[in-house]
Order: sequence, then C-alpha cells, then structure tokens
Amino acid sequence: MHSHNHEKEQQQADSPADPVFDSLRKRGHRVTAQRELILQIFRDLPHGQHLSAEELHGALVERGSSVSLATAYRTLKLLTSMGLLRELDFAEGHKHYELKQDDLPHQHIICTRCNSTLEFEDHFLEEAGQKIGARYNFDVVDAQFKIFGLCPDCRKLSR
Amino acid sequence: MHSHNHEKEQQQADSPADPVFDSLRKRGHRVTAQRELILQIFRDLPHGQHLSAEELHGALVERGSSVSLATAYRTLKLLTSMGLLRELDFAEGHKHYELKQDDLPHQHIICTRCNSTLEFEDHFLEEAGQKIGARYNFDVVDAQFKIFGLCPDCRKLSR
DNA sequence: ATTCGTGCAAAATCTTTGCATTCGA
DNA sequence: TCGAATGCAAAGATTTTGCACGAAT
Repeated sequence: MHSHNHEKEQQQADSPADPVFDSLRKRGHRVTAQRELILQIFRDLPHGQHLSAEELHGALVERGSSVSLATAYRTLKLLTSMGLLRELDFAEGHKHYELKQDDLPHQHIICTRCNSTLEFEDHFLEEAGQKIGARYNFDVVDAQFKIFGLCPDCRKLSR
Repeated sequence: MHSHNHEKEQQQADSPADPVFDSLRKRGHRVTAQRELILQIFRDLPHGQHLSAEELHGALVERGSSVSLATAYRTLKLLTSMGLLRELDFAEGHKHYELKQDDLPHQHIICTRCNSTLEFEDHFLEEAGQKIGARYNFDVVDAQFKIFGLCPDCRKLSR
C-alpha cells in the first residue's frame, strides 16, 4: 500500500470514521483517546452485560490506560446524555451502564438475593412503552422493565 | 360510649391490631413508636407519591418526632425487605419509597428534564411481568416499568 | 431480664467538582 | 491558539455502622 487514497488514510489516522465520533464533534465535544477507549470497551462487551463506573475504570486500567475514575464518570454521563448508553439501576447503590442498541433486548430480571441479572426481550413491552408514553403526551426516550424476584438457584436455597 | 368492649380498647392502647404489626412481631421484630409513625406517614401519603429517606425524615420531624435519619434508613430497609414498601429508582442519585399495594397502579413515567413523575397502570404489564418471570423460573416479587422521556411541559421548553 | 431498636457520630460508598495542565480542533 | 478534557485531590451526597443507652417483649 502506497500513498493512494489519501482521504481514507488521513481520516483513519486522525480519527476513525465513526458515527459516534461525528455526533460528539457535531455537539462541540472532542474525540479523545479516553472516549475512544471507553466506547470500545462497551462495544466489546458481550451483549447483556453492563458496567458500573468502577468496573469500567477497572477495564480501562486492564487495557493499559490510566484514565481517571473522574473521567470515567464524566464520560458515562456524557454518553448517557447523548443517548448512547443506557443507565440501569438494580437497587444496588450504584448505577450500571450498557450500550443502547434499540434492536436488542434490554429488559432485566433481577434476583433480589444474589443480584444476578438476566436479560430478556418482549416485543409487546417495547410497544407498550411507546403507546403509554404517547397516551400521556410524553416524548419517550427509553423504556425499562425490571422484574424483581428470586432466581431459580436462590429459590432452592431459601427453602 | 362507656367502658364497654374492653378488648378493643385494650388492644388499641397497647398496640393497635394491624396486620403489619403482626408480621413484624411474627418475624421477631418489635413494634416501636418510630415504626408506627413511619408506617402511618406512608399510609397518609396520597397514592402515587413517594418519599426519599430525607423526605421521610422531614415528614417525621414535621409531626413532632425526633426519629433519627439513621432509623429512617433502617426502617425503610426493613419494610422493603418485608415487601411492605417498594423501592423506586428514578436515576436521581437517591431512592424513593412507596407503600406497596398490589391492587393500585405503580408504574412510572419520568421526565428526564424536570424529574417529575407520573403514575400509570396497565393491566397487561402486570400480567406480562408474571408471565416472563415464570418463563425463566423466577419467583416474582415485583415488576417495575419505567418510561423515560420529556413531559409535555419540557417538550415545549426544548424547542 | 433479655434482646432488639435507637440516636449519635463516624465511616463507608458513590459521585461530582475546582483547578492547573494537557490536548484536540 | 483557545477552549474543552483530563487528572488529581477535595468536597458532596447518600447510606451504613459501631457503640452505649433506652425500650419492647
């Protein structure tokens, strides 16, 4: 590969073409190494998993980055406000975050004993969220359904 | 009314007959003035409202009680673990609590801008929660549906 | 008479923020 | 260049906890 297609090489060297980076720039935000890496971590995360701020920070350190916890928090907030991440609350005292991909299931069943979570999808629920929002004249951004209970394992233990 | 029906008067003086107090005692817990008052505050709360620990503490002080914030937290945790209160998370950094009354609506639409909440009921959703839990062999305790978006007022402001 | 609950203050968690410096556009 | 982003440490906010005392059973 020689010095052909300048645009592409140029683009990739400076900043990879990525719709997320574009929307960051469009909003006056900057594409930093920290933000790129954080986004990458969420993209590499198996679907159905989610990270707390601490966990994200741990993952960053694991990859050799020295991003501060403060930046992890700031970036989580930014990406959430941009609608790229979904903020999850499992009544544990800290929040979790996952990549928002509307086409994938993202509803949760949470075990109140062992805190394990299980992801499921139900098309009717998604629809219902939209319909109910419309009924009250809300501009719906996200709908989250949480089912709390005892998981199969913990059911056994509690008898 | 004279001194007839002794049992009733007696019972009310010592400790009112209340299924909640019974279940407290049954579990080895005690019925204290603080717990009675906290329960009363939740029962007096208009349906659809919910309190944070701080707010509950404020309401207690308003009624002349000197219950500590620590006890407010401890009691909220106890009543929640007994299934009497429902713990709500509106992504505000602190939890809210409401009396759990399965026959009444308790799903929420939350405005991400002004944090106002609106309560709604959808029978279909309640059923769905049970069904989905059963599908995964969970012992369902509670199902919470949250719709996040912009309320009618904030929609106007944001254009 | 026990044992549990409470108040208080301290501690533990989780999250945000001020400021000097570094870095992206 | 110039403002935005970062790291650091300090501050805030929320929740939990150890301990001595008081109260419920």
